[in-house]
Amino acid sequence: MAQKNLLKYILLGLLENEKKTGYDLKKLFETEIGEFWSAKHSQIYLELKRLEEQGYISSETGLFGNKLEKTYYTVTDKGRRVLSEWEETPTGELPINKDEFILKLYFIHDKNDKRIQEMLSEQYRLHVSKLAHLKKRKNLLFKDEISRSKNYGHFLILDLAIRREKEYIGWIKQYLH
Amino acid sequence: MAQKNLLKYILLGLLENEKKTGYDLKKLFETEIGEFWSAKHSQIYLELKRLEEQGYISSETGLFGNKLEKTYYTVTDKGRRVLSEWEETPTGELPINKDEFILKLYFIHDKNDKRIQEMLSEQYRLHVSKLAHLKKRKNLLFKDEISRSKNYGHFLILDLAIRREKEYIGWIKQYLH
DNA sequence: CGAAACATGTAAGATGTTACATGATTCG
DNA sequence: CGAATCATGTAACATCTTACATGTTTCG
Repeated sequence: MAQKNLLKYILLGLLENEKKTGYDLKKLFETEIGEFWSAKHSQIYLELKRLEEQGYISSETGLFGNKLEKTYYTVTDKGRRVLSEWEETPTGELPINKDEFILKLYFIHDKNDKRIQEMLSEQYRLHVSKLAHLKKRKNLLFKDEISRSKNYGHFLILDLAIRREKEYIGWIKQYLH
Repeated sequence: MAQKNLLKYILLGLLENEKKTGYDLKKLFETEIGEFWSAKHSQIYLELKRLEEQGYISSETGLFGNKLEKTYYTVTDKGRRVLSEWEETPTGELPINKDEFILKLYFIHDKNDKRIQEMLSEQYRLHVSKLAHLKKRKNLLFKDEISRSKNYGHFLILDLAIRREKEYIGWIKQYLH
C-alpha cells in the first residue's frame, strides 16, 4: 500500500520520549507495535535516514563494547511539530481491512460448500489464540489503574482489540457446526 | 503493502462466472468489493494484461456502438485451477489491520488529553454511518433465504462486518462522555 | 451540445518485501 | 567456541497510488 507514509509518524512517536536505535525500533515492531502495524528493519533504517535528512530527528553514535557503534535517534523540535500536527489532524475515512480469509469466503457461493466449515474452524483456532494473547498482554501491562492512566491510548486500543476478537469468535461460533 | 498479489485471485474470482471488461471490474471495486478491498483502475488493467500473458484469462473484443472497442475477459481452465488452488490453501496468519486512528490513539498517554474525546466522536460518526450503510446493503441483497444461499459467503462477511461495526460503536460509547 | 459516465491505457514515483551482506557481542 | 542475538545496511523486485492521456457514448 503505497500511501500516507504513516511509518514516519510511528517512528517520530516512538522516539518522542526516549532516544532509540534502529534496532530498538525494529524490536518494538516485533512486539508492542506489531499488534497493529508492521515494518521490516530494511524499511525502518531507510526511513530513519530520510527523517534525519529532513531534520525531523537527529542522531548520536555511542560506542558499545569495544567496536560496535550504535546510532541513537531523537526527535528534533521540527519533528515534534510535524508529529503533533499529524496527531491533531482528523483522520477521516475508515480504512479497508484487507483480510484474505474474508476474500476467500466472498467467492464461495454455495451454503453447503465444505470449505466454509474448514475455513471457519481454522479461523476459530487463530482468533481464540489471538484473544488469549491479547488478554495476557492486558493483564501484564494494565493490571492497575495507574498503569492505565500512564498509557491510556494503548490501554484503549488493547481493550478494543480484545472486544473485536471476542466478537469475531462469536460470529464464527454462530456459523460453525 | 507489497505482498501476496491477492488482486490476481480477486480478478479471477470475479471473472469466473461471467465475462467482464476492465471497467466492469473497476466498478465492482467501487461498490461491492469496495467494502473489503481496494484497487485502482490503473492497477486492474495492468493485472489483466499480466493474467492474459500468463494464460489465466483470455480476452475477446466486441464493438460497442460505432467505434468503441470493449475487451471482455474470461477465466481459462488454467486460471480456474489457480483460483481453486488458492481457495483450498489455508490462509494462516491473521492480518494486521492498519488503522490510522488506532495509531494516533496509541501515542496519546494522558487519560485526560482532550484529543481523545475529539477522536472518539469523529470515529463515532464514521462508524454509525458505516453501520447504517452495511445494514442497508444487507437488506437490499439478502432479504430472503434464497438470496442468502445463492451468495452465502458474501452474506456471511456482510453479517460479520455489521457485527464488527456494532462492537466498535459499543466500544466508543464506553469511553465517550 | 455539453456534461457525466463509459472505457482503456501509460508513466512516475512511493511504499513495502525478500534477499543479500557483514560484523559484534553475549551466553551457555 | 559456537550459536543466538544484536546491530546496520544495500539491492532487487513487487505492489500501489497519483497523475497524465485520450477518445466514446449517453442523456438531459
